[in-house]
Amino acid sequence: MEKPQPETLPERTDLSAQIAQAIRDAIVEGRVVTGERLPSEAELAEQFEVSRSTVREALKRLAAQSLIRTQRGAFGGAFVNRLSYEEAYGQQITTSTLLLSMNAVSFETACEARYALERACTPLASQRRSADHLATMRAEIHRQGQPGLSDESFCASDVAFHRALVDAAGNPVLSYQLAGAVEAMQPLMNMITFTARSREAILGFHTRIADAIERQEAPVAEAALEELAGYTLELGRGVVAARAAR
Amino acid sequence: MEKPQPETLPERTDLSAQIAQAIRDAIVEGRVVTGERLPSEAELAEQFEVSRSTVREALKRLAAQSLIRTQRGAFGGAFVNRLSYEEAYGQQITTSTLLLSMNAVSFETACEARYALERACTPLASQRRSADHLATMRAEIHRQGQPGLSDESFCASDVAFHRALVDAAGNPVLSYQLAGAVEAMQPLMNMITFTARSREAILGFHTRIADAIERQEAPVAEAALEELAGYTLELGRGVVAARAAR
DNA sequence: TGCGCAATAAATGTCAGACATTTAAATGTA
DNA sequence: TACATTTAAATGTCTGACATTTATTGCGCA
Repeated sequence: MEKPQPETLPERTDLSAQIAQAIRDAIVEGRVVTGERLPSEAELAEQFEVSRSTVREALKRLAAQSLIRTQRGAFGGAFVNRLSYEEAYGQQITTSTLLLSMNAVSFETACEARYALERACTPLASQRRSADHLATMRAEIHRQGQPGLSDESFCASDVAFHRALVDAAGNPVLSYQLAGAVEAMQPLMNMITFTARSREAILGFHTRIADAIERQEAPVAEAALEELAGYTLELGRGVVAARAAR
Repeated sequence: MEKPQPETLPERTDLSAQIAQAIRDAIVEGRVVTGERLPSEAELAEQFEVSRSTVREALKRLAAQSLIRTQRGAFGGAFVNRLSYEEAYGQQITTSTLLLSMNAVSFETACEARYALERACTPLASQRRSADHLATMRAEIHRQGQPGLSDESFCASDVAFHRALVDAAGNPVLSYQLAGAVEAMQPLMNMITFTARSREAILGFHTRIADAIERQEAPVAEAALEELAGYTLELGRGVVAARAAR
């Protein structure tokens, strides 16, 4: 992993990129505090000795990373953003989705990663699960049993179920990390159009997981998750094989 | 690429943000393919019926997310970037670092998340560890035993050890997810200035983990990791308590 | 006095046009 | 053919103007 050299300014890049980096450093190193206002665009332009347009482009770059938020009007300006979990989720999902869609990650690799990560929170989830999370899981299971449910809805419900499982661990950092993994994989999972038979099987796994979590039996939940992973992998391989043969 | 939708415009946001979103959607949904060139700034300005500056601000937002890369000169332009793992790591680390530094995440929460995630890859690591990964782990262990090693170097070596453990799982998606978690937590971990005594203990845990991975005994590795998590947590609590009492 | 409302000022958002710079392709020449 | 030159197309930057938003200020009026 190469990093930009601290000295000998990277003259290769745009001015706007350099300015963005300078402000980013100031934020990360705490030289400007969360909630504080940056100098106005005109002032920044003067400080960096560039035009206002260049400063604006730099600020837009920072805004794209949710580092700052801007407000119009008198006493408006660019404020250092307190990165919310919501925003972090969004970034994580965008990055993960792109990575998966652009790098030809195999279904096996993605699936393996997803279930490995998910398995990491079952012990915590078993320990801390609230009535709320259990209710969500039960509701999604019920939903998934409804006949006539579209494939899209089934997949969305699947995501919601696993999301509840992750959230049950009660650790926002874990939830944040896993949001990307689980949500980004939805398109890949949608590849597998679930037949009535496989829906039934998946429902069974979900029920076993929910039961185990409710009874706080982490190893049982992990085992069920492991089996679900294997089953999903098998389904995926079948789809890939069928496509190759076609 | 298609024209802006006339209906359901999120009129609350900037034009540049709207245009960035429109192009982002086109990329994510595959309407423009990786490596392909976007229309020139002038053409985009015409298509979206805005000025070139506005288009440029939109493009800078996308560039900040590594979605596009621009090239000057004739037949230059904005090209849809193939997001590399390196870039994704970088984004992940930036986001995670900011999230941790700005949201007053407790040491307990961060530590718990980190070790839970890491535990997720021990089974795979035990199964697939290569001689290369084992050598790296051994080398870092040896390094950590050197007397006179600075705290910073010890922490860096700690990160490298755990990184090798994660990479040993042989799943790039897992590596990507965990890079953020592990690296972003380095500042928090640095909080704990390791005494000679605790270094020795940590070295012991690392050796146990490496041994277990080498012998492909995943449960042993998990147990050691679990203990290391508990020990780190204890150290962290001690530091926090000492600070509070001061 | 106190309340509502308009004027004001400061900031971002947008536009238009110009020029500088870079770069690959086309062109011309020995 | 090989090499140098020109050219065109694109991004990068600057300037100045105007539009829009919004907190504050100050004024008029009951």
